Amino acid sequence: MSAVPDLESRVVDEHHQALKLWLRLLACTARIEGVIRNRLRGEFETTLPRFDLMAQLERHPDGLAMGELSQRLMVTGGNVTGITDQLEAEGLVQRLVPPDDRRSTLVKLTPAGRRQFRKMATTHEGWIVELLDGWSVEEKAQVQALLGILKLHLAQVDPPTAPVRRRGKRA
Amino acid sequence: MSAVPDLESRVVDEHHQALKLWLRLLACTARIEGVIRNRLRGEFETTLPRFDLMAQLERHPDGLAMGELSQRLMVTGGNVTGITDQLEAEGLVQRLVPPDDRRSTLVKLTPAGRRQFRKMATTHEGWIVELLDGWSVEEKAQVQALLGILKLHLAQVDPPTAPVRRRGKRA
DNA sequence: TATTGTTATACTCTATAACTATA
DNA sequence: TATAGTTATAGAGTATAACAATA
Repeated sequence: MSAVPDLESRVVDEHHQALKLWLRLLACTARIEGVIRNRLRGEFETTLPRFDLMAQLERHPDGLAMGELSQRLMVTGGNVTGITDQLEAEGLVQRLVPPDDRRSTLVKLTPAGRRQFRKMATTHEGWIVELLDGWSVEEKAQVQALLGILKLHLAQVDPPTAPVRRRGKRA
Repeated sequence: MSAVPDLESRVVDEHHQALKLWLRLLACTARIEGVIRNRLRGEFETTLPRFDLMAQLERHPDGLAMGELSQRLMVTGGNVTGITDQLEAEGLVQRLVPPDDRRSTLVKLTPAGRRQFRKMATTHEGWIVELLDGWSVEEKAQVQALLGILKLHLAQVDPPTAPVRRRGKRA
């Protein structure tokens, strides 16, 4: 047997390894995400995008502009408007117009929103601890490091971009 | 300082570790999934659920019943009907009624569907290899093993279930 | 003219529940 | 009465593009 078939079969095996790894990675992540979505819905009547938006605001107590939220959440402006509308109607966030640029809108958590988010965040963290408890502290650190490597690679392969805002009136 | 504050801060740190790990895991997976979705759409005008359904059929050349597809894909029957309708209209799958139970419907790939799926699967596998190329063969094996541990844990925590089919006429 | 945010629309994916046909 | 699949409906989440107000 020449080296060529070995080389080829090694390549095939490595492809197979990558695919199997991806399927397992996706399955584990999707399971955890599903549990989180269900529990957020069942216990707080909220959704992951709403939670994520509030999490951004909690990290920026002075408020964020709609456009900044759009970029950080990696979704288009229309979506941010919709989610913000819901949260505002429930009194969890407020919109403010900065005097220096009246085109803009700052979104902030209300005191009630902050209280609500902190309650949810604590519970949420408990869920994550529970769901990742299959890993020891050392294993968690290993995975964190390995994912760090992957993250760097992914940034090169196909840089993450929020959906692009087309402007102007051209077709 | 007593041992209690140390214990508490260790617990807090470990919670923080789990949360950071989850955020990174989610970010990496979501990025890869997003790339795959975009490319499936751009190059094959298809979607992940459609791809997944065809993948199931490719593994079961004799066909699968709608209910089996529903279980394997972890979605409700109505969804499977909808996706199958699309694929059937495009000539990629066919429905067959088994003579022994005419309530049932077997879904199979057509020859054209099989050709199309194989083309997509090869390209798809290449994308996965590319996206996971940040990891060496050894690192991939490590992650695979670590995810295996997590998978076992998750099965205990909150067993995965396909959406339950409610039957009968009770409210 | 450019930018910010909003609105209107459409599409995919999902679940629920009533319904039809068969068993 | 139970089961398999379909249909109808609803709702989340997303993107696109036209639009108004402001710069």
